[in-house]
Amino acid sequence: MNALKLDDLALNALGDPTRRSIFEKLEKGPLSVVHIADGLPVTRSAVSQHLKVLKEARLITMKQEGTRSIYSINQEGLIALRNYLDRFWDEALENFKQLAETTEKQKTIKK
Amino acid sequence: MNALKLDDLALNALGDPTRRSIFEKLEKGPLSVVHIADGLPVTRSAVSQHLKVLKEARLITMKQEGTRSIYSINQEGLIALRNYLDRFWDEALENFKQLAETTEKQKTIKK
DNA sequence: ATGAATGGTTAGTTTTAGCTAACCGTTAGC
DNA sequence: GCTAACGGTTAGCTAAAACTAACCATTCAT
Repeated sequence: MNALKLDDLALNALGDPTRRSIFEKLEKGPLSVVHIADGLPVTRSAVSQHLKVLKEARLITMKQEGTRSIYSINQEGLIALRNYLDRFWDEALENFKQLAETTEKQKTIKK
Repeated sequence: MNALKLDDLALNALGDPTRRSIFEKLEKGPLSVVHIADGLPVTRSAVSQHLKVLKEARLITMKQEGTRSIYSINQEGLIALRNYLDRFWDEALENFKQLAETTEKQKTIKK
């Protein structure tokens, strides 16, 4: 049913600087919405919308505590991102090797 | 001199779906601009602009081969991204543990 | 020397997405 | 009951970013 892949959602979510700020605020531990919005240069409404995007990307979770909504970092989105990055690792290393060889070759050629 | 951090640039770069498509095309190996643009639903001009953003984020490198520009995946941006994600790993695991405990507790309570 | 291939840049348009303001529902405390 | 605190949603505006079209420079082949 979910047409979009999790890594797409996660990268899209962390592509926005305000959402990164929110996500990074949760680095130290769970927070309520008012605490998240505190200090940020946008309204609480904007924060709510960002939280929705982060939640759909499985980068955060929410648990209700009375009238408070407590948000925490979720490993599911993090795992998706890590797996995504790992796809490119071998290729990047190979390119690095080739670059090193080329540089070395040129160094030898240069009179 | 560089005011923006590398992980900010990288996350911003991969936040766009077209740039992700381009980046993923390089997964299998280096490509010239025309080969990258081939099959993509945008003009070569747009591709050029996206390549610039990816290059500035150190996610790709370029080497000139005559009239061709050959682009490859660069480990530098990947490392920056991996380090960024690692910051949140401990916190995410802790939240996961707490969630597991809470769920377990509620399971016991439920008559 | 001429033409074709490659690709970077810029101006200007269009689309997207982040934002505010206003509103509404729920819960907690008095 | 009433009120305050908390937070999710929607409509509409705005600013950012993606895109196209046009142009230019360079390299290679004939």
